[in-house]
Amino acid sequence: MTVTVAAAERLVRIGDVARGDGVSVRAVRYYEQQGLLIAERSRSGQRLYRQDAIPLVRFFQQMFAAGLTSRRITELLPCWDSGHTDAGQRAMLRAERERIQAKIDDLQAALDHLDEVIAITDTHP
Amino acid sequence: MTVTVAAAERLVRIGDVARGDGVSVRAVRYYEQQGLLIAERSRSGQRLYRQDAIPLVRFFQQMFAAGLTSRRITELLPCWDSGHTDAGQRAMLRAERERIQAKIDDLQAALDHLDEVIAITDTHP
DNA sequence: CTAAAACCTGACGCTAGCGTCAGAGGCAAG
DNA sequence: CTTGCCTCTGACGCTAGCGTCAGGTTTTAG
Repeated sequence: MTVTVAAAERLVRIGDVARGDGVSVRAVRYYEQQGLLIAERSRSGQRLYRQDAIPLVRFFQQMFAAGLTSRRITELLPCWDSGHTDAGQRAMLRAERERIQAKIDDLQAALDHLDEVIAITDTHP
Repeated sequence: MTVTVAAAERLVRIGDVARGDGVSVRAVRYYEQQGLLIAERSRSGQRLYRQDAIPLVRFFQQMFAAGLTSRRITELLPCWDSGHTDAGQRAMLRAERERIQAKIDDLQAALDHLDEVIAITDTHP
C-alpha cells in the first residue's frame, strides 16, 4: 500500500524514464551531464524526475535524429520552457529549420536515385 | 601545346577529382582505402583517375549523406557497374530504401515540430 | 533478513569519415 | 636549376552519443 504525500511529488526514477522512452539509463545520465535534463536527488543520491521528463527525453531524441547537437538543444530549450525568445534564438531556430529541410531534400534525392536502381534491377535481373 | 596520345588516356590526378567534387584530397584517398575507388598509378606512384571518377565520388557523397556506410556502398556498387544483382543485393537495396524513407519521415516530424515553435515565438515575442 | 534488482560515480572504448601534421619525392615554369 | 605547387605514405587526432566494465550503495521483493 502506497501513501501519496502530495500531488506534486509524483517523481520517477531513472529506469522509469529510460523504459518510458525506449532509451538506455546511460543515455539519460548523459543528457543530464550535457545540461539537457535537471533531476532532483533523493537523500541517498538517486535521481528523481518529474513525469514530464519522459516526453522531454522523447523530444531530445527527435532533435538528435534531426541532427541537432546537445549544445544546440540546451540553447534552444528556453524557447519551449518559457516561450520567450531573443533574436539570436529565433535565428538559430530558423537556421536549424533550413538545415533540416536541406537534409530532407538530400535524402529525397538519394531515395529517388535508389528507386531508379531498384526499378532497373527488378525489371532487368 | 599539348599532344593527345590517345582518347583512352584522359586521366586526371587526385587534386582534379577533389576540386571537381568539392571534397578534400584526403577524402578521395580514404575512398580508395575503403575499396570504393580504384586508381591507376603513374610510374612515380601518383594516382590517375578516369573522368568518370568525378561523378562517382559525387555519388558516394550522396550515399554518405543518406547514411550508408562505405562498406554498404562497396557491396552495392556492382548494382551500378554491372547492372547485375543477386537476391542479397536486392534485399539490401530495399532495406536501405526503407531506412532512408523512415529517416525522411523522422526529419519531417522534427521539422513540423520546429515550425510550430517558430510560429509561436514569432507571433508571441 | 537476504538476495536480487536498480542505482551511483568514474573512466575507458567505439565508430566513421575524414583533418592534420611530418617528412620526402615529383613536375612544369622561368 | 630552382622555385613552388602537387603528390606520396604513414599515423595520430577529433567529434558525439552513447556502450560497457568496475566496484560500491540502495531499494525492493519474498
